[in-house]
Amino acid sequence: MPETRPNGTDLRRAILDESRHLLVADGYDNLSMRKIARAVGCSATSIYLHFENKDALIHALIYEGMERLHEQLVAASDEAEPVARLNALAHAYVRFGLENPEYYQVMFQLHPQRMERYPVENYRRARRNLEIHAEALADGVMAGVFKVESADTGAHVLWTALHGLVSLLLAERVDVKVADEAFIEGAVRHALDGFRT
Amino acid sequence: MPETRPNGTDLRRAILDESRHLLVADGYDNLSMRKIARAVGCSATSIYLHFENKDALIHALIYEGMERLHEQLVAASDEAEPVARLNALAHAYVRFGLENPEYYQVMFQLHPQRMERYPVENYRRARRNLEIHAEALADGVMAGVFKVESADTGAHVLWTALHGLVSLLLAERVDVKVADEAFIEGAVRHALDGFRT
Amino acid sequence: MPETRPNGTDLRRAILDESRHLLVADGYDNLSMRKIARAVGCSATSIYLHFENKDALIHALIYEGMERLHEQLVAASDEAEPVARLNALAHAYVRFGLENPEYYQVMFQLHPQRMERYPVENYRRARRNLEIHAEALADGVMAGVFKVESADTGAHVLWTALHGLVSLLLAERVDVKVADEAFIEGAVRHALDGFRT
Amino acid sequence: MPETRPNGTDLRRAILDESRHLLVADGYDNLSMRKIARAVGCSATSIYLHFENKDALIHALIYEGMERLHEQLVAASDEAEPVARLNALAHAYVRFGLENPEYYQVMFQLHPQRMERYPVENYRRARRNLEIHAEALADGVMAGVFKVESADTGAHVLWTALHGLVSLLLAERVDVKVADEAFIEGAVRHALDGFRT
DNA sequence: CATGAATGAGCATTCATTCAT
DNA sequence: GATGAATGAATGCTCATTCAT
Repeated sequence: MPETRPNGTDLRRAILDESRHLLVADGYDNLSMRKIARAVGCSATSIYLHFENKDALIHALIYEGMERLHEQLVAASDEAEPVARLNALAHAYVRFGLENPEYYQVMFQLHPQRMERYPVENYRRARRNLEIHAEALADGVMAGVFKVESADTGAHVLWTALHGLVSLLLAERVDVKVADEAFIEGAVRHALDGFRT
Repeated sequence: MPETRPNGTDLRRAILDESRHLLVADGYDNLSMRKIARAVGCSATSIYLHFENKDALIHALIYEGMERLHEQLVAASDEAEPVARLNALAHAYVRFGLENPEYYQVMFQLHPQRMERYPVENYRRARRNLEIHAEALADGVMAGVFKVESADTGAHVLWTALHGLVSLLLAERVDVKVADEAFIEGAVRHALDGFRT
Repeated sequence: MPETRPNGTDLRRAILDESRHLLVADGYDNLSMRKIARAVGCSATSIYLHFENKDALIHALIYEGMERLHEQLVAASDEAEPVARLNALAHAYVRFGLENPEYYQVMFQLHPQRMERYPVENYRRARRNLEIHAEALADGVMAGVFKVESADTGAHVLWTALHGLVSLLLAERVDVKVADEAFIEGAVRHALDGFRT
Repeated sequence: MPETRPNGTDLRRAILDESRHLLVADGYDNLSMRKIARAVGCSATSIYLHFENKDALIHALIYEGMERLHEQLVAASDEAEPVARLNALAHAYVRFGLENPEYYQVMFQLHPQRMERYPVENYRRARRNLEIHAEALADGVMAGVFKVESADTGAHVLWTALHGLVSLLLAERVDVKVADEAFIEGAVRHALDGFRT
């Protein structure tokens, strides 16, 4: 019985996992219910027992992605000192994006019209990740090392910079004569410097 | 005689225009030759008289977008003073993105795998737009008002920040309790401040 | 419940049958998945549930044809005496071709470029049918009634003659003032006489 | 002016020539009006000035093929002695088929239903080629070296054998362990031996 | 004599989804 | 829970042909 899926294993779990793998391997546009089913080893119909439709599956994937990102951000924010913490957070965000390119696409690059039915819960998860940055900023303001109008706005501003960095790197649009590592380092520093007092 | 289009109107022009509109309405993945044809009021086959294939059509769109952006950047760079000039350029870039979401999407948010046949001319056009920013940075360095490792790298760093800003705004992911105008103003300033001496 | 086909009928069977009929009615080049679907009374998509693609459908047809031909050749080769046996085989081959023009076309008149993915199993089936003739020839050589360089080569030579006969008859290119039956009889005898000692 | 087609050159001629070349290069199924036009350097529409439709063009091609074959048969029949002459004719026929595979296909392997409008003149040309063989047979009968029921029927019988040989060779269906040359030699001799007294 | 523009019909194939079992 | 069979709609693209000029 370990032949296919181990008996009693959560099929929903398996579907999500395989979807993620296929996403990374083939990209969002090549993710089809049939392919997922084939990879999981169940029928396409069975997927519908666990997810209302493809959108719902994608949303679940996004949810998971947000969770993962959250975990990595939390892991990166053990530093007490606000400057070091924000720096760690920023790098963790960028690293997550570069290491999970297709995830990143689904989470942040899918277009709004597709997201009509985007579930509230996902919005919440997304905000939570922003708030981690906002907290670091706020702490820094209190400690006198950062200066921002509002922590929330500041977090968004930081996000736009980091998101732009990840997006262009993933799209292979950056062909600067500088090693990727160094470029990332520089861009992140640039994004953070603006907050320093 | 053509049904809808006035006699003698350039069909190629109409195709490009409708494609652009459909792009923002339905998203890239939902852009099909048939839908374009329907919108234009011609047969799907006719599109192939003006564009070798779908890719070529997209590339033409990108080309046009790059041209337009270029025009607006040039128009914005009449300022002599480097700081003011770079500021004007950054705002022009963001304005272009927000005012031409259709163009922006195909120009900067399409994925590299789709770009296999991406024509060299378009690469050149894209670089040209970066170089305008690089020049302003270089001028600023000479004038002692900017400090960057390299003008080219600096231009890329700036681009990532601006691109992130445009992308998230277009995706309606920024729900900060701040007027868009003010938010944009703040984010651009943030992006530029990092270069100041 | 299916409209036309009786409930429980094998759709795969129906597809193969209709394909065969359409083949002789419209020719190979005009055989399309849609036409087959229309003839069968199912959707084009359904065909893909039973055959991976058009090629696979054609190969299945060829496989069946080879099987049928084999059966008829076996049935015709019960004669012990080699001359009579080879004569029976030749006539069986010709009869098969004339009675199953649809099969014959795909089996022997398709072009090699189309056969790129020709499955090995079909090659085997084709050879098996040649070997039946080769055996009769070999037996005749042993019995001293036939004379051939090699049984295999002889079988191929015989095949070319019979294939030419069937092909031209099916193409209605033979307009000799002789009854078909008599013409066939003569042509087959002519093909066999060359082997006699 | 020798740039494109030399001024004053028969466009009809050029179309036929290019069609023939494309036929040989790409095969019948890939022969399209547009491709011919591109190869000739004229518009697709222009072809219709010289040929009613694609069928008519094909028929003209067949006509030319029959002429060519005729020329080669005539050239091969200068031998006075009937046996040698028929042998030369048979080899000339086979050679023509093998050297002009796509021509051969169009001339002899196109299916009858496509030939509904097959022009009478082409039938005549086809018959003329058969008659050359019939004459050799008749001469041989008079000379006492051949024995046939009727020269016409005999020519057809010979044709079926030769056509089968060419067809299977072109389809690469003959994988006998014998050099092609030798196989052909053997098959032709086999086809002719049946007529010897 | 020649053409550019245009078209409707057709192609193989893939997709998300449904439904009876 | 799970499935096999089925489907309508859609995709990019090619074709032979027509028509106004």
